[in-house]
Amino acid sequence: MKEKVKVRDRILNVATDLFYHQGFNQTGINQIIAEADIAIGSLYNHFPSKNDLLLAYLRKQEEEWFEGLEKFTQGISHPREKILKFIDYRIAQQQPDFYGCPFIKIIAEIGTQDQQVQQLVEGHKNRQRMLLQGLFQQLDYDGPVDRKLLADNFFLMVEGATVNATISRNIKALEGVKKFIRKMIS
Amino acid sequence: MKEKVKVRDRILNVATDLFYHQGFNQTGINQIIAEADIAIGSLYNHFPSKNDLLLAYLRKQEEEWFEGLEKFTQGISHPREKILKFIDYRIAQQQPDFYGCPFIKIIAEIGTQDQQVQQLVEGHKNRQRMLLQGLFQQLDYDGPVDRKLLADNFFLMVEGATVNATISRNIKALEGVKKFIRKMIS
DNA sequence: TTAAAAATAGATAGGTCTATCTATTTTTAA
DNA sequence: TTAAAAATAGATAGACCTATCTATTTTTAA
Repeated sequence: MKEKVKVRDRILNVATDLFYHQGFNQTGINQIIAEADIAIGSLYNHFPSKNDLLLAYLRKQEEEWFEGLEKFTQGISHPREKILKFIDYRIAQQQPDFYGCPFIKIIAEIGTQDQQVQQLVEGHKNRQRMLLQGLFQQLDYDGPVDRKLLADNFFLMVEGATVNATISRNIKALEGVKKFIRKMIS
Repeated sequence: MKEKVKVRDRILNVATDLFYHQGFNQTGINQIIAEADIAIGSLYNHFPSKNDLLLAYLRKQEEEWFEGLEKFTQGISHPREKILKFIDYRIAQQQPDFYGCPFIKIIAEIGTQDQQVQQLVEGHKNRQRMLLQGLFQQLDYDGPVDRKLLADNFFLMVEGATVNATISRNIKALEGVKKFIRKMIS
């Protein structure tokens, strides 16, 4: 028999979907409680304010992002392949809806005033960057720029290409990054 | 004697500042008319809806962006210097407030549903990309990747670094791009 | 079994928003 | 000078928003 989804999870799941797809400010409490089919009192029991719900949403995204990458690259040992697979992961994330990166979106929407949000987003991006620096360090590479600089700029290319996918609604830029980096590290 | 600023311009100037710094959805009509010191009827005479005001804002940003680049790079003839100056321009745009790219922000905030907005933003980004492709074509360059691919990925690095400047509130990533591309095209 | 905890429905406060309308005054051009 | 155009103040419709509150029912554990 199926386990009933707990109220807190129902709230967070619905909020995640709505914050991501229609934006934080576009999403009202009333819509969340209606779609999650829970009482407004329950929502404010679990999350004292809409902002607390936002923080829970971002923490959930952070956790799932790296879990997802882990699963996506599992079994691959060569750093070169892992780097290329990193792009594939970002491509897979964008398809089929091209809604962009939830962390970039929230900063664009509410700015960096809220320190908790700012630190969560900056932390998430730095964690990605560090992971890539590690992979590039393991590479058997002898090119015109050092590994760390290459890693950092590879990260930036992928960021730019992800933004571009959202704007243009296609993955051409991400494919271009893959082509570029393949040439650089082969 | 000083020319009085026309009502339409006062509206657009105030809307530009507010849309950019506090977001489109965070900015109410009432705040715009208060800060522009005009009547609400005047606003709706010049702009039939808030969305029309948004479109005017984006068209103004587009125009000023390329005018600003023109001014910033005037007198420079070597494509290599122009490419490096392109990064300096983006650095200058971000300082001292790090509010990011207005085009990326609006897509993150309202998505790509509105076709006019989507096309304006996509057009703006493509125009930048084409300009860079032209500069890289003129380059005396012999590297591991072809000029077009390098130009496209340089554009993406700058995009990523601009987003990163917004998130981290510093220009380290943009400086890193400059260092990287200098090594690539020297 | 029973007491505490969790969830419910539903009203409401107090504020926001975009857009429209009327009636009046000021500015612009012919 | 005068008629049309532009700008004004200010009210208002009708919808939305977050958060709080009461009173009741359901669920959970000891």
